[in-house]
Amino acid sequence: MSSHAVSDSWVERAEATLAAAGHKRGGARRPVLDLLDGQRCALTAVEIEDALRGESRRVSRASVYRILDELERLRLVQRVETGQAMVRYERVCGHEEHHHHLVCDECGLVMPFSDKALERAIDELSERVPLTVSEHEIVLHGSCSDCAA
Amino acid sequence: MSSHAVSDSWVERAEATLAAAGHKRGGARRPVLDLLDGQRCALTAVEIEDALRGESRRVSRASVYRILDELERLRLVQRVETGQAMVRYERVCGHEEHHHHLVCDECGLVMPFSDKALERAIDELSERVPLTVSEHEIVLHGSCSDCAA
DNA sequence: TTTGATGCAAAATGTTTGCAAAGCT
DNA sequence: AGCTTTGCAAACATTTTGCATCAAA
Repeated sequence: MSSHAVSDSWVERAEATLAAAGHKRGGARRPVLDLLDGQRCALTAVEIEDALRGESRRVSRASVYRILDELERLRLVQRVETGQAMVRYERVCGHEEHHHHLVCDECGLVMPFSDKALERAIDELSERVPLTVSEHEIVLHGSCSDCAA
Repeated sequence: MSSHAVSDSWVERAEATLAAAGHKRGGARRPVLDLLDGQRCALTAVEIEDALRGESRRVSRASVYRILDELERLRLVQRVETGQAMVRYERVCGHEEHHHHLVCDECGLVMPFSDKALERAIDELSERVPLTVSEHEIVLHGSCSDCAA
């Protein structure tokens, strides 16, 4: 609530964390960070590459993977496994924006959702489990309104 | 065959479902079913192939994948995505044995867990969501007791 | 100037597919 | 006989890596 104007931004936090981890800034990372920051849901590496080809500077797919890998290690992004061919990635942010995913197994649509009761159950559970829990992932599979019709 | 003695077994149910779906029995499927039935947690295709190489009849990896694919389509097995390289598969069974997974991101250990409150939250949630939910998957990531030490 | 970041192409990995032989019914 | 299932090997798709080059500190 205080004057966190700067660190409130995920991109700024990411830049700071990367710097603290001893990374120089390369020309590919910023566009990836900006793109991820503007997304409401998870993207695949190829989607990231394609999005950047038009928008800003072009970034090679290898770099996309390397950047995502490093961001994941630093817990700035999180993998989302939807049962589709490609893994998805999205930024990790505070409780407010924390969400999980609905996946339509017919058309591949991925939608975010969030639920307080579910989070509460997960949080309580996480304490009683033989694992020091750092993250959790919940995916609901089924048919979306269009496909079920 | 009015008794439940037969259909109580997952293998029997699987065989019946496969037959009803018009499948003939090939020599590879039964060993896979038996193996899956005896597992308490999810296996990868390669683990299945390796396990059968010793135990009973050898089954080619292609067949393992094809069988798993068909079983998944018939909702007899479920994929488990643990963020590791390979997808895991496990049989789908009744509420009693329904469980989810703890994954140690350091050593790769995968453990099952179950939680009533969590299931309740998921069930309620599933009704209110813009998706006809057929399955759900929950994975907690972290460090196991050994690795956290 | 030293070290990390990037792009390209090649490699590695997990999974799927084409095809001929074998097996069910 | 007519169909599915199987194994093998080749094909595929995604992800990772080697290396030369470029850029940041």
